[in-house]
Amino acid sequence: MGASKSGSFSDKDNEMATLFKALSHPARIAIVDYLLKVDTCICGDIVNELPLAQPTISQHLAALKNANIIKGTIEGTAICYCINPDTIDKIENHFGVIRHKLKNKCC
Amino acid sequence: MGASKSGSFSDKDNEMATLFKALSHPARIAIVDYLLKVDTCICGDIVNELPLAQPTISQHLAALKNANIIKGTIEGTAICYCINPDTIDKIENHFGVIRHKLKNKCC
DNA sequence: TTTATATATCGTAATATTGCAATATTATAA
DNA sequence: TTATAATATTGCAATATTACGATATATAAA
Repeated sequence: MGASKSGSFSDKDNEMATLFKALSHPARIAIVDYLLKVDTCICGDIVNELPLAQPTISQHLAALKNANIIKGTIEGTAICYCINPDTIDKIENHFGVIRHKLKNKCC
Repeated sequence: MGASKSGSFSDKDNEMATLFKALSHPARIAIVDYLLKVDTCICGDIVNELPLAQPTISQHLAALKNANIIKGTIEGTAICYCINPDTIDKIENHFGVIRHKLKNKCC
């Protein structure tokens, strides 16, 4: 074998793992950073910003969109991508819970 | 080609991507959850808890340790793994910054 | 309609991850 | 020393990811 046994884990664990996988590549981190920096968020800008070819960036954008980390709306010939605050909240909340549970522990 | 062009991105982006990659598998999410749930954290327990073979879990633990998400101290024949609060803080802070930047934006 | 621009998809090669049996290592107990 | 227990490493097969050239699609402008 070799593929992930995701069927053996809880829905919650799989959901969080999927979110983190979407953020597990420096290009996708850079895309999120860039979307936060600019006001108009057009994919063409990102192609000029990152050292990757257009199809590769399109793939990374699709990965982020698929994980609901960004959402895109068609704007003429371009597509305006932006960050989905709900997903950011969900991830941040996950770590808030972890930190809270850690409060009463030590090693 | 095909491998990640991590050399082309900033240290910060690579660092965050490495952290998220360590959390991008449901087994590793489950391990972190389990370490939060129990007081004595011994690898043998995790082997009984998850539907994976011992070498596989050992690998996942190594991945988490390598990313500084957990740390282990030798305790006789066993190893006591526990969560590294500093790394949790670092990740949580990353999302805090994102949410703060999002405050003044909308799509 | 034709052309140009922006983005997506296909096909494919290179590389990385996942999982486990077998085996090695390390520390305690007898 | 010899066994036993816990964890790590090795080797390898199955699968997934990454990257990009070529091509397709879709919208806008001429």
